[in-house]
Amino acid sequence: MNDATINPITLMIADDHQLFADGLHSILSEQGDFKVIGKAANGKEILHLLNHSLSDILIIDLNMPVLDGEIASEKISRLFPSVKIIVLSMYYTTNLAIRLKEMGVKAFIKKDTDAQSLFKIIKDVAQGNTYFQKLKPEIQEVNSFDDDDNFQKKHNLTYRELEILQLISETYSSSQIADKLCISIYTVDTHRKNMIQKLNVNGKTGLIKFAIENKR
Amino acid sequence: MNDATINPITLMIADDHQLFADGLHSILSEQGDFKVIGKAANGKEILHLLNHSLSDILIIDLNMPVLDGEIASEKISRLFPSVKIIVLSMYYTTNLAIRLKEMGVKAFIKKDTDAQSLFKIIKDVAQGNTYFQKLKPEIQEVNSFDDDDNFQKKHNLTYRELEILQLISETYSSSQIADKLCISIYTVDTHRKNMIQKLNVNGKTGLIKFAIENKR
DNA sequence: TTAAATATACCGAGTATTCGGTATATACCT
DNA sequence: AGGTATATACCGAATACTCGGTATATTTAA
Repeated sequence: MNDATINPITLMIADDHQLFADGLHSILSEQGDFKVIGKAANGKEILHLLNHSLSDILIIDLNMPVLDGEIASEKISRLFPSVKIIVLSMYYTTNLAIRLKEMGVKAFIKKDTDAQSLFKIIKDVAQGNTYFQKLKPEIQEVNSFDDDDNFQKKHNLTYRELEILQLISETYSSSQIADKLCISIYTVDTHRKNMIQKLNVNGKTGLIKFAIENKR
Repeated sequence: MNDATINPITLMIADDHQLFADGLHSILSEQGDFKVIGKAANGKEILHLLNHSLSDILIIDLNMPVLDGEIASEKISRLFPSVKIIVLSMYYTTNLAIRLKEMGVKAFIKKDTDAQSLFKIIKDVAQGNTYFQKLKPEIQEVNSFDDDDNFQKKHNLTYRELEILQLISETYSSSQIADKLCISIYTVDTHRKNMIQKLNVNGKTGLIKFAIENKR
């Protein structure tokens, strides 16, 4: 199964960062065990590619335009259950890992993982294993805001509030956020209201400005 | 100078995403014109490497731990003026581009740039040129940056549109803007609609982000 | 045990925004 | 004259947001 001369593991790569995708393609191709058979720049495109031919493994980035990696992963897991999905992300949170695992993703790893580890994970996943990085509780709260602990304490925002603020600033509507986080729209609105009051800003515009001005 | 058999362009890569750095190393090494002579995972480490040996080109990511790419670039530009710096980032704003240019960075490009373009940029930079990426393909923009007076022409926004965009970003609602400018709310909405279409952004959030990111 | 923090959920009523379209008037240029 | 750009104005229908409130459940700490 993993003998290079007989049957390499086939892979597809979905990432809007072409340099990354090209680079990944290159280092994987240097390994005799792997064969990259497709690349896509967004969730929609990878769905289209998989409609035409399946790979053993799909390496997919979470942050992509048009159709993001999380939603795409869920669809792919449902539509193409033989394709084992490895999700790459700059961010790693327990909640996210749990979500991905539940939807059928086989591995979730950070983009700062080294190549040798990735090769091993790919082989493990191809053999039916899963890989979800273990995190210590005090470092699980990672998101795009700079120096998260201090940021949070300074402005008294909860983890959930930060998460929702991030999505708001990424132009998600409350109903989209509700769908994405599997909570009620009422809950989203309550978090928004709480943030507006805590931060003493004017509505959504104030929240967006706050998010941008305090983002790394 | 760029003849592979005689004198390849030497490069160093600074990026905390090892997969990315490894991938980039791999695709650059496939080109006979380039030779990667060092990799670092943070700003401090690249400073240390350059203290021992210089490269022609440094490719550096903005987002790095310990010492980030922007600060590191400024130091490197000062300490090692012969090293030509190419900054990679997920984000591209006019303000940031201006800052980087002023500190001596030779090129600033997005991570979703394709490999062939990167190769060309590296060669151009090695020959003494600079490269600052166009913001939107359909908008005519030369490589030099216009000052505030040309902001309007650059993005094809009318004076009135700019005026309204400014007020939106100051958290004024459409009805408040209509009152302030003594026009109908319908007119305000029409201007908003026109801007959203011109700038190809998502709703008010997109407008606000645009306004903030392009504010002097 | 109680209290606090957090997350979740809901309601009503009102305002705000979006987006498909429609249109006219003015100024300027070809 | 016709065409273009800009500013103004309007409509309908739908969705989105706001803000006053209500509430429960869970976890943790005092």
